[in-house]
Amino acid sequence: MKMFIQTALRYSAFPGNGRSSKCVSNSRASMKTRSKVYETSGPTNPTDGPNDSRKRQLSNADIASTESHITPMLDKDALRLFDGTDLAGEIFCDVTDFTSPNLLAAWQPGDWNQWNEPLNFDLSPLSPPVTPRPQNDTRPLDIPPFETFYNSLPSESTLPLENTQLFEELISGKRSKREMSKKCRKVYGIDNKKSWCTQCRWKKACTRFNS
DNA sequence: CATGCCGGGCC
DNA sequence: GGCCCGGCATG
Ligand SMILES: [Zn+2]
Repeated sequence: MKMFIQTALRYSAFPGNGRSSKCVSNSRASMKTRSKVYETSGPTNPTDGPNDSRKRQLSNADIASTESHITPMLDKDALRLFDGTDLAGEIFCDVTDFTSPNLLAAWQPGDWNQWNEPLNFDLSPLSPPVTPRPQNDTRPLDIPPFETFYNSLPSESTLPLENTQLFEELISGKRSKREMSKKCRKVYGIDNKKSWCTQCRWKKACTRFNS
């Protein structure tokens, strides 16, 4: 049974890893997840991606849960759908075998790649992580315990996910990122440079059009 | 080719 | 800090 999984991962890195808009590979992470699992009714040729929009939503109870091990990066556009602490990913997989070598993952819409790592997405609510520290170490932490940060996160994203055009584009895997991203330069034109935002004028990352 | 922007420079 | 630009990545 092939599944298309759209996930919004509430990402929280362990102390020392910091936070980044790009999740660093091999970094350990715990997360609260918000996931929608769809059963696709189309052909099971995974290289086509989940282009079939006829989807039936399944409950998380249908999915086995394990621990987590996170990887790569994210479409910057997709980040707009979530909080700064969220990550989004798309997984197209055979849920009967989460370690299958046939498993594909798309970290950019439509960009399907072979997944070689063991996939351990926890699709069920996680218990709060514990600040990692040596056993029998009774010295006080020099940082707030990780649980504090984790518990401060809402369990649901505050931003809408479904029924947005971007979400549908991400799900259908038909989205040209380049097209939709308009920054100051392209919007105002090269001769109206004075109306660009400052960062664009300095050839830095645009701050007016965040995406 | 155009766009976006990082790194690194200068003041 | 403000400001500028070479050069690279990407489409
Ligand atoms: Zn700008």
